[in-house]
Amino acid sequence: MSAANCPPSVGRPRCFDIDQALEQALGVFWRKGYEGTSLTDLTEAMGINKPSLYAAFGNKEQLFLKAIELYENRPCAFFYPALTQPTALAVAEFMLYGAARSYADSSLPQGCLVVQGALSCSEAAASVKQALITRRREGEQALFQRFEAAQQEGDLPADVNPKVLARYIGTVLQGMAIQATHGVSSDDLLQVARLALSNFPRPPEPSA
Amino acid sequence: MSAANCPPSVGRPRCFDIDQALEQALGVFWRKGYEGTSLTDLTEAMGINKPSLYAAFGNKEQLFLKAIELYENRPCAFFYPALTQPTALAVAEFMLYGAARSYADSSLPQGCLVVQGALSCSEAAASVKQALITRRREGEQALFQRFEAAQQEGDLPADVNPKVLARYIGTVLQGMAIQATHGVSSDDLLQVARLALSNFPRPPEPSA
DNA sequence: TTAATTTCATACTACTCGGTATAAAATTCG
DNA sequence: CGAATTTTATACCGAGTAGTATGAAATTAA
Repeated sequence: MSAANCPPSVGRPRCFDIDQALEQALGVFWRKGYEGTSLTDLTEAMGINKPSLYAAFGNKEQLFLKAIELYENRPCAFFYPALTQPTALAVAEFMLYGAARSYADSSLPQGCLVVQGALSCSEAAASVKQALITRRREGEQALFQRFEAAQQEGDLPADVNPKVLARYIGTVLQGMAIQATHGVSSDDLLQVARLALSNFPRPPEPSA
Repeated sequence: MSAANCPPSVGRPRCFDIDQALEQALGVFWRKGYEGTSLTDLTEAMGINKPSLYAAFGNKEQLFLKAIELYENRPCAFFYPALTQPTALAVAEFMLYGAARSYADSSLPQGCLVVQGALSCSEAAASVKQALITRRREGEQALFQRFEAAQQEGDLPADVNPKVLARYIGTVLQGMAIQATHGVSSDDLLQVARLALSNFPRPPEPSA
């Protein structure tokens, strides 16, 4: 999408790769959070100077939102794809195991940008904080609907509350993000994920 | 302790209650985090001006650390006391149920100061971030040791890994803190806590 | 070659940040 | 009373913040 913003045929050509610059910005925001990141941090990491940043991305907040989009499509690409797994249990496994790998991937910043990007902040960043809250809640809502559908298919017992189950999975995911910021390894997070899934409701036996 | 700092018998007496001021500072830090809180935020909430703050508390970082101490002794007073519960399950229940009540207490800021006080920040606040990480890990370590003792008492099955179990409980606690910042109620958090505890290992039946 | 257009690098703005110097105000001690 | 001491309020400091004005550089179109 960002590459589809056709460059103007006239005028001095841009000296940097806009997608690559966004990737660098993502890394800085991920490590330091929205307010912890200064424009100097950004321009140094992106290898450009401020007017170029503003021309290409608008301002700091818009750059952050674009970084979030990139984050959800790449490092965090385990969440929404998980919903297409065939069973409720497979969905939950795909999510928690993916989170264990991604949150503690040693080649990336630790944790989850959507969790730690703006958890506490000044009033100046309230809209960014709210945007992240909305994204987290939307993810949980999508998971709830997936579990609801699973229940109607008979893939989850009738006495299970799909809302509570989705909130539980979301809670574990977010907790795992915090754990990753402690330096906990992917293997250790996997053990937590397995334990968290050990009570996942199994589909009722078909009355043969 | 803070009241025990005997005031000097000579000189102009202090015009504000130092404990009450610390309590106000705690509230601001809790809502905005360490870096999201400005000295203006603090002095306004505490009802004092900057030189009084510095004379009484040192600087912003020392004030934050004192606020953390107060936080752990009062709003977050469910964690360490839980360790004295008689069984491993009772310990875990005490913690998760206490967190559900505390993190979403509508008369207090939402979530957990130790989780959200400095999750992501600039290099300038790295020491504060580290202090909170240390506190979270220490809590988990204490829980691990409690579970280890429980296992030796026969209160947990031998095939349980107490380290993983403690990390799991810690993960759920931290996830619940995030959930609380979404506005999730204590009742809803309690349901999550109950689900999280439904697979808690029971002590083996004594071979009668 | 020249005009138009876009990006580049530098320098700048207004503001906020954490922290402090200074001196007046309020108290105790002699 | 007056000297010593501590806290008060105000005004200030240098540094860093997000964001921009400006003019040179680099390109295309005429």
